[in-house]
Amino acid sequence: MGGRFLFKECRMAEKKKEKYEVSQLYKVRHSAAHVMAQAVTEMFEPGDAKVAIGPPIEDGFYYDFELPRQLTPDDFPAIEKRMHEIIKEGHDFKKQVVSAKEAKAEFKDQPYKLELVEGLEEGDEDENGEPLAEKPEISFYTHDGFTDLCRGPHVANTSEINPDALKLMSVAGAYWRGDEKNQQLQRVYGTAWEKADDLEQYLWRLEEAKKRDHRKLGKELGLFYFSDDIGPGLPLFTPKGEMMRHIMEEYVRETQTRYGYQHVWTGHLAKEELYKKSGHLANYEDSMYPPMEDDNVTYRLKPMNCPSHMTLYKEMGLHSYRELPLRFGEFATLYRHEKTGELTGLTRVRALTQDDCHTFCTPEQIEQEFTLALKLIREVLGRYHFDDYRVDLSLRGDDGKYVDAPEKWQAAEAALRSALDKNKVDYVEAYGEAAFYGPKADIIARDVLGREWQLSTIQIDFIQPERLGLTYIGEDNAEHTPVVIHRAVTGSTERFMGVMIEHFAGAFPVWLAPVQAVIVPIADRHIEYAEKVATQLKAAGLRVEVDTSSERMGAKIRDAQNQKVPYMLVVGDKEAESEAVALRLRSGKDEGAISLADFIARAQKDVKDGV
RNA sequence: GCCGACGUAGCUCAACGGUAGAGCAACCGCCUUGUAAGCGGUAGGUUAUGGGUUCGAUUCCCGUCGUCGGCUCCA
Repeated sequence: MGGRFLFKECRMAEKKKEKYEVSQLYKVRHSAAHVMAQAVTEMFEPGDAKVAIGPPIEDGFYYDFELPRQLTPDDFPAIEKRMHEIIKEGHDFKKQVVSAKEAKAEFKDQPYKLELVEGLEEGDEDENGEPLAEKPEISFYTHDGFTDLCRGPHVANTSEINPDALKLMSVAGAYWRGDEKNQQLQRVYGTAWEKADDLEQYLWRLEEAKKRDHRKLGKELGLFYFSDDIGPGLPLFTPKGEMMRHIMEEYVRETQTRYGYQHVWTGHLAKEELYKKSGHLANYEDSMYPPMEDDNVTYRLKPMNCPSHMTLYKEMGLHSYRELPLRFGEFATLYRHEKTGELTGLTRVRALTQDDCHTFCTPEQIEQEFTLALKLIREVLGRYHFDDYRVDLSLRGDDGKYVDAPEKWQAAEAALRSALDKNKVDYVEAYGEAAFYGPKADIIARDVLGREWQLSTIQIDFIQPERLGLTYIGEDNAEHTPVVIHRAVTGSTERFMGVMIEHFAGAFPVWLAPVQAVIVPIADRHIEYAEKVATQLKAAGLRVEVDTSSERMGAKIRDAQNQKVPYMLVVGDKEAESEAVALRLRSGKDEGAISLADFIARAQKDVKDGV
């Protein structure tokens, strides 16, 4: 299952990206961004609109502006109209290589462009502020009366942009160079395609994604709610929602146990001092809940498990190398004070239940433990019908958040690379994505709509064990510091449930469906038999409901169908006589009458097979 | 946290300066039904919240809370 496509898919993703950057569509979108910048600039007095950057992105493009007034979607029709005119006039895109001096003269009233020119002059970053290996040339692209500092490439003529495959999508705030300390600009997003059909298809895809939105489906399927009385980012789970949580956690727990992990429990509060020692407080104080004072001791709601698990390791006494590896797992609800604007449905909450494990091992055991974790991740993701995923090797960048211990970082990175290579895993390096205490291998899965979700993670930590004073006695009878491998499979129950809802559009595999079968009595006189069937199915371990409402059968089927229940079991006179049920699937397929025993066997097989 | 949009019954939406209306859901009847909505009735809202403007505010203005789209962040 699972890992089969790992290598192939990973290479494909990289190739796809390279191909996109030399494609006509890329040029069209890049050029559309320039045309849009011209149209927007013309809405204001000359010099009033400051332009920043406007690159192509997946599915479209954007351009960032600083403008005298806020744009709203009401401005889009006028901007689009002007863009259509510019396109139809058929202006050539002319490239011109210039000196830094010329560039500065051209953009003397454009502060953002001046800053970019300076970056180019220094030779260490491109026009988007991205670091560059060699000194770039400085070039302009001009079409009609609009000149932009740009590396290109562009289409030869604005007429190559299809006005019928172009649409402005939204306007949003964005910080200059992505830094929240900088000026906030207005970012206008647009989408552009080669053909009008492609645009239509893209918009359809957005509609589909909206239909699958877990916030909408969660309500419709009655899985969870948010309440103003409880607070933002704090979900409430219904009996059905909790059933799913339970199934998901039980499944991972069972799998972990099978792989040799042990489960521990470390509560919800800990002394603030602990997070000072581990280094979390310094890095994450803003997103931790405020301190609680009690008799001069300060406590915090637990924002992560690692310090607790490491403390437990310590309290359990002296450890011999013979005990290692020691693998501690916990389904712990953590509390993080995420900024209000960062909360989104179940995918970003303030109370999250992580399936977090910490493996304490010797440096020699890193590879074997990584392999074990990867194998487990492959099995679990496969069970959830994820077989298209890639791996990011998240390494430290050069900002200050990373613990300054170069030799430890090198050791951790080398160990992680070696483990990845030994498992023949292809990966993409992501600089500046590491945790503050170590590098990570992040597993990023694609769902059926092609969207990527970072789910699992394996992290090598040479830092925290030392900070918290962990030791083991080695073969040499001397004290050593163990390595800790941090590992999560599904990440958090809440987020993973959100992803599952969207991945399956609410039609969960039988094993995961909170209600697996609804029994539909045709008339009231069949209720008694329906209840009898329900009792037997429950005894066989199935989750079933009987629809005893006074509705017509058609309405009951419709309800069950809308709830995406895997099996609908219609029972009438015929079935009652013969100990049978008439099976209907949520695909709409009518399987006809089968014996109760056969249905139970079928359902149990479907559960086992994970369909 | 920042920029913008939005907030009307459980849900989806309407009315837009003259104190709110529909469908679905709920509830109550009737019907007893064979694979995606049977019929009739009842009930349900200080129009998120606090101020302001006005003879009068759901409607206009401001604050707060929340949601959404982005940005930032994500141990």
